[in-house]
Amino acid sequence: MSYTSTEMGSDNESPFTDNGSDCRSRWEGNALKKGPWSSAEDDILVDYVKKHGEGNWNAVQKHTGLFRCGKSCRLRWANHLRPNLKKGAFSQEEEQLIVELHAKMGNRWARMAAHLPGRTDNEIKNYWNTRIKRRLRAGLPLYPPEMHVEVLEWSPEYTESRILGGDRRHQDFLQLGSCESNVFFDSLNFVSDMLPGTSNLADMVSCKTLGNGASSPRYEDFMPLLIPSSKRFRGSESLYPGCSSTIKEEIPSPEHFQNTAPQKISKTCSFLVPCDVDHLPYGNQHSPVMIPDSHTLTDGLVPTSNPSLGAVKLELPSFQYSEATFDQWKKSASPPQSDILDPFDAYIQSPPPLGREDSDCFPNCDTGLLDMLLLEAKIRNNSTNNSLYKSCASTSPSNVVGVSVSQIKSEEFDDSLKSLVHSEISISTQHNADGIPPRQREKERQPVLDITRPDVWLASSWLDHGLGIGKEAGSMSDAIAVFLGDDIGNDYMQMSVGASL
DNA sequence: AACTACTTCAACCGCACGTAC
DNA sequence: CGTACGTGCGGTTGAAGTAGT
Repeated sequence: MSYTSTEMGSDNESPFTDNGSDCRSRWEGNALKKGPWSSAEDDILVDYVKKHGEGNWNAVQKHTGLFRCGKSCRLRWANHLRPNLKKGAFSQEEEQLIVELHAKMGNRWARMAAHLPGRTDNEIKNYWNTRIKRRLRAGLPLYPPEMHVEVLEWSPEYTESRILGGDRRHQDFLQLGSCESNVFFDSLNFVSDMLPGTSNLADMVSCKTLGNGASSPRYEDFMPLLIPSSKRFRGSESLYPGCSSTIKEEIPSPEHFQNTAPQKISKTCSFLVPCDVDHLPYGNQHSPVMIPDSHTLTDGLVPTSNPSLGAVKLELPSFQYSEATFDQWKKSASPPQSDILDPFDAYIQSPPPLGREDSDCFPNCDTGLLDMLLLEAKIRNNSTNNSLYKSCASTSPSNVVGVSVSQIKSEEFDDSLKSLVHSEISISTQHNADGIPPRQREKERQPVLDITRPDVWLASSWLDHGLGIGKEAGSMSDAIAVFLGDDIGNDYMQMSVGASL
C-alpha cells in the first residue's frame, strides 16, 4: 500500500488500487482514499456515527461524501474513534490477561478483545506480535509460572472451546478425507501448512528433490533460517544470549546442514535458541517454560549445557487449553480428563511432566508425530469402548506411545489414516446436528488429534530427531523413508543418519 | 550528523459468514 | 437456490519512529 496522502480529498487514486475487493466493487466513479485518516475525516465519521449509529458503513460515503469505503470506516471507528477506547500502553494486568487469553484462545484477537474493555483486537494483535515475541526471542518464557492461571474459570464456554475449538485449516484437513488415495500427501501438505517454516512436504516427496531440496530456493523454507538474513543476525548476541559469537561468522550452507552433526548445528544455526534456565528470569527450573517463538511448554528441565531448540517461526497457533486444564496439569501429573475429551487428545494436550522424577504419566512423550498419528488411528480403530486409552492409563504408557512407525506396514498405516479421517468426519457430522451455528461451530471445534499444533510437533521428538538430540531417532526416519519411497527415502535416511552422527 | 537496521502500529487485504433479495 | 451485500476476523504491509553504529 502506499500512503501518499494525508489530506482528505487529495491524491485520489485509481479505484483499482484502493483497499480491497469490497471497496473496489463499490466504486461508482469516486476515488476512495486510503492511508492514514486525517482529523477532518475523523470528524466526519464521528459525526456520521452520532447521527446514524454504527453499522451500515457503506452508507457513510453516500451520506457524508467521505472518500472512504465502508470497511475502512468501520475499522477507523472501531480502532480509534469509538468512545471508551483506552489509549496508551497496556497495564500489567492487561498484559497478563492477554497472555492468559492467548494461551487459551490462540490468535483469536477479537475474542480476546472482548475480555479487555477499551482495547481493540488490532491493539492486542500488535501487542502480541511485538512485545510478546520480543520477549520470546530473548529466550524468556512466554507464560511465566506465577501466572494466575486460575483467574479464568473452567467455564462451559472454555470447555466447549477446548473440546470443539479449531480453525478452518483443521476442517480443511478433515475434508481431505474425501480423497483417500491422496490422504497422506494431503496430510503432508496440511502439516506443511501448519508447521510454519516448512515447505510443502508433499511437493518435496513428489518432486523427489529432498536431496537437493535444501539448496533449492523452492525448499529453502524447509530449513528455515538456515540461510539467515543479515537482519536476523543483527543483534543476535542479545537475542540469543547463550549463543556463541560464531553465530555471525558461520553462515552455513544448506549442504552444511545435511552433513553436519546436530551439535555443530546448534552452535551455528540462528533458529536454535538457547534456553538456559539458569538465566531465565523465572528461574524455577521446574516451571513451565515456553520454547521461544512457540507456544510450547517445556518442563523447564533444559540442561544448561544443552541448549533447547526453539521453534522455527514466530507465529504459531496457540495450544488451546483451558486455564483450568492447565491448572490441573500443575496439580496432577496426569492430564485432566473428561468424558468428552478424547483420550488421545488428552495425551496430546498433556504438557511435559513438571519434573521427570515426578511423572509416571507418559514418560515416553518424545515419540514422533507420525507415531502419535498412528496411535490415534489405532485408538480410533479400537475405541468403541476406549479400551486402549483405559489400558493406556493403567499400564505403562510406553507400551502405547512406543509404537514405532517402522514396525507398521504402510498399508496398515494407510488404513489407520483412513480410519482417523473417517472418525473425524463422523465427529464433524455429529456436531452438525447439535444446533450450534455453523460459524460458531467452525470457530469452536477442534479436531481431537491436533497434530497441527506446534507444541505437539515440538513436544514430539521429530525436531529432536532431525537435530540429533532425540532418543528414538528411528521411528520418524523410518516413517518418512517408508512414505518417500526408495529413492527419496534413502536420501532422507542418509540425511537422518548424518544428522544423528 | 548520517546511515542502517529494527520496531511499532495504523491501515489494508483476503476470506468467510450471515442475511436479504 | 443462488447471488450480492454488509460485516467481522486474522494476517500482512509499510511508513514513521527509534536505536545502534
